[in-house]
Amino acid sequence: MRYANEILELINTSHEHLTAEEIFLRMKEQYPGVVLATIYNNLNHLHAEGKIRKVTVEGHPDRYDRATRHDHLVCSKCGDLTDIILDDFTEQLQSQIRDSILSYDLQIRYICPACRKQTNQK
Amino acid sequence: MRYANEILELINTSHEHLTAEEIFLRMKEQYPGVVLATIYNNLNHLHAEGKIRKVTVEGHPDRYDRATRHDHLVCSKCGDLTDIILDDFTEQLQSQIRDSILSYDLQIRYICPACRKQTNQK
DNA sequence: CTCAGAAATTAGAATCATTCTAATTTTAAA
DNA sequence: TTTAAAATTAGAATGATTCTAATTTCTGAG
Repeated sequence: MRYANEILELINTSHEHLTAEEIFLRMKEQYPGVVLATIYNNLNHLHAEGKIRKVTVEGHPDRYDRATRHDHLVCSKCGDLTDIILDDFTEQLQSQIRDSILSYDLQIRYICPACRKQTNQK
Repeated sequence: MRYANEILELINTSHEHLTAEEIFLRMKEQYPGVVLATIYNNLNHLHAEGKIRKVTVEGHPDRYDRATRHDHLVCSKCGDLTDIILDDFTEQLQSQIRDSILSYDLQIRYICPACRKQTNQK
């Protein structure tokens, strides 16, 4: 995986939630020959190793994120994603569930500040 | 929306989590002329009205679900979805978040009983 | 070093889910 | 009725992602 480290670095330092396409475009600046399929291969690999997270929100392409535990605020208007560190619910959930939990994904729907502004000023 | 009521009925009574394709196949038995695009139109409509939920899990087509508040157990192996009614976290979340929450989506990853059996008996 | 096999990358076709467009049909209501 | 709006149909189009086959790069045993 020639590009895995660079891609991991990109995801870990960028505080956006990049799509495969966006990562591809940034990688292409440094490695003009690189191809989108390679980016997907690397991303799938990193994801399988648990080094990155994949965030799937309906109506949007998958985005990639740091592997650290955190939750997401998702704007219902524009789909914008914001990281948010809430209390870890694992124990609380586990106490209510028979089977053992691997992890969980919490997406909180709201209207992001930018969209709220737009709507209000109508 | 000629089919909206039937589709809503289907989703509300079936305790599976049907995909658009599956709903289409069932509807076709009763209405042989119906077309997949119409099913999507009806589903999008019902979803926009808040009468059904759409469940998006990475690597799987969207599935449709009753609108009642509940969470999901998602099998990390096969993607199988199971409804689970946990305590409502809204207040707990709201107390930690500045912006106002519309709703949230909690997917809990685990290995479903069927997959667990498969793995163990190796 | 060097060669063989394994792993990764490339190019581009293929796939799958979903949406879109345009034409037609149905519905509703005046 | 007639007319306009809404829904449906047929099938093309889109977008994201995966797949296939050919090529390149890497690795490590000799």
